[in-house]
Amino acid sequence: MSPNSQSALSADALDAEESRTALGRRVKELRESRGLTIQALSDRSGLAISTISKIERGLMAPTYDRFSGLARGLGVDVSELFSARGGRFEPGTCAVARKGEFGYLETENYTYEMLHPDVRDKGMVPMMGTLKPLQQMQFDRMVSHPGEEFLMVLSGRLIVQLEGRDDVTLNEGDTMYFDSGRGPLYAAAGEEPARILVVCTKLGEGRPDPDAET
Amino acid sequence: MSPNSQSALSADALDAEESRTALGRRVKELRESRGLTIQALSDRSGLAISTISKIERGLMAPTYDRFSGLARGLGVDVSELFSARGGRFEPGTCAVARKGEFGYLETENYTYEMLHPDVRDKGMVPMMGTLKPLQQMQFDRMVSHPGEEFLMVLSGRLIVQLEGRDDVTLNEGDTMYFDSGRGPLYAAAGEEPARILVVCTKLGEGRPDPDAET
DNA sequence: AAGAAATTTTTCCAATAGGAAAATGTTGAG
DNA sequence: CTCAACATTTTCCTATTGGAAAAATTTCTT
Repeated sequence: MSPNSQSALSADALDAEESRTALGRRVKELRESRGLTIQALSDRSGLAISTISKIERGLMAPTYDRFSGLARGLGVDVSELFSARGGRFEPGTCAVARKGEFGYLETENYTYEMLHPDVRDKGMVPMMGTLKPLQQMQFDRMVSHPGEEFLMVLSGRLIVQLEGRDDVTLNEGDTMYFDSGRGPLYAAAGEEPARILVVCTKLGEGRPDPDAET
Repeated sequence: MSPNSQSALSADALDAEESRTALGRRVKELRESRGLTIQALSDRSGLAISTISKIERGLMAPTYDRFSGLARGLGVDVSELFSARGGRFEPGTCAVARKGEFGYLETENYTYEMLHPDVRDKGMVPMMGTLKPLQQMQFDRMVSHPGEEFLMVLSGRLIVQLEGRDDVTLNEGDTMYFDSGRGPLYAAAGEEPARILVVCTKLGEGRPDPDAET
C-alpha cells in the first residue's frame, strides 16, 4: 500500500478535486447513517442548506470554521471527516512500515520520519529521527508537543537538553522517558549524526475542551 | 484589518473569530518549533506565503484542502491543528535508563525488560523484549492487553501472528502499529533470537469509543 | 552605520465559498 | 392523476479566500 505518503505536488488540482469528492462522500454517508436530512444537518451544524449540498457533491471545499461546524453537526471528530488513505485506528488494525518506507519531514537540523502516518487517530505517534551534531545545529527548539515522550538511541550518541535541567548524554541503546512539553532539544554528541526512535503520546480527543471549536 | 464590528455580531461570528486566532497560534507555534520559515512551510505545504501569514494571524480561515496541505507540511495529524491541548502531564518528569540497567522479567518464551518502571502513571509503557525462535516456544496464553501497540525490530527477524490475519514477518528496522487486544504472538523467525522494542498505550487512558453514541 | 539579504506583512485582484430563495425532484395521500 | 409536503439542487449574489508581487520589517554583513 501507498508506501509513499508524501504526495508529489504536481497534480495539485487533481488532488484537490479528488479529496473534495472524497470528503463529500464521507459527509453524505455520515449524514444518511444518522438519518438526517440536509435540512436537519443544516440546523445542527449552522451551515446553509445549499452549502451542505455543494460540499456533499464535491463542488465546494468548506473553510475551517464551517468544517468544524459540520463535524459537530454530525457528531464526529474532525479527523473522521478528513480524507486519508488509511482508515482510522480500529480494533484489529495492523500497519507495517518497512525500513526506509516512511514519509520524510526534513528540516535544517533534523530529518524526521513519521512512522505510521496512514493510521489515523493513533494513541501514540512514533517517529524516527536523524540528528546532526550539536555544533552544526541552529539553535531552534525541538518539536514540543504537550504530552509524554519516549526515546531510544538507535545509533550514535545523543545530547538532550531539557529546560531547567543539566544536559543528559545518552549512548546507543539508552532510553529516556520524559515530559515533552518543555521544548527539549536533541542533538548528536560528537562528530557522527545520531539516529533515534521517538514515540510521543498523542493526547486523545478525550473530552474536548469547551474552548475548542467542536 | 477589519476594524470591526465586534459589538453587534452574533455568537457565531465571535466563535469563528476566536477559533481562527487559536488556529493561527497553533500553526505558528508548530512552524516555529520546527524551525521553519513561512517560506519553507509554503514550499512544504503548497500554500502561498501570504496565505500562511494571514492564517497565522487569524485573518483568514483556510479551506479544507489548504488545511490538509498545511497539516502535511507541518508533519502533524489534522486533528492536531484543530484543538490546542493544554499539557496535563506533570511537567518536568524525565527518566533515563542506561542500557542494561533495567529490571528483567523473564518468562519461558520471552525476556522482557520494563523500561521505566520507576516512572509512575506513564501514558505509554515501553518494554524491550528478546524472543526465542518459534520452534522453541511453548504456546501458552499470550500477554494481551486492550490498547494500541507499537513495535520495532532492533535485531533479528520477527514473526507476528495476529488473530484472524496472515503472519507478518518483520526484518531489522521494520516497525508495526496495531491493536494489541487481539492476543498477538511474537516469535523470532529463523535460528537467531530477535530483539524488539515494544511500546504499549497505557490502559485506562484509552480513547473513548467514537462509535458509542450519547 | 549603511546596505544587503532574508523574512513577514500589505496590497490588489481573481477565484471561490457560502447564504437566501427560487427551481427542480421526490414521496405520499386522496 | 393531482396536489401537497418535503428534500435536494440551482441560481444569483456578496463576502471571503488565496495567490503574486510590492512594501515593510527584521536580521545579517561588511
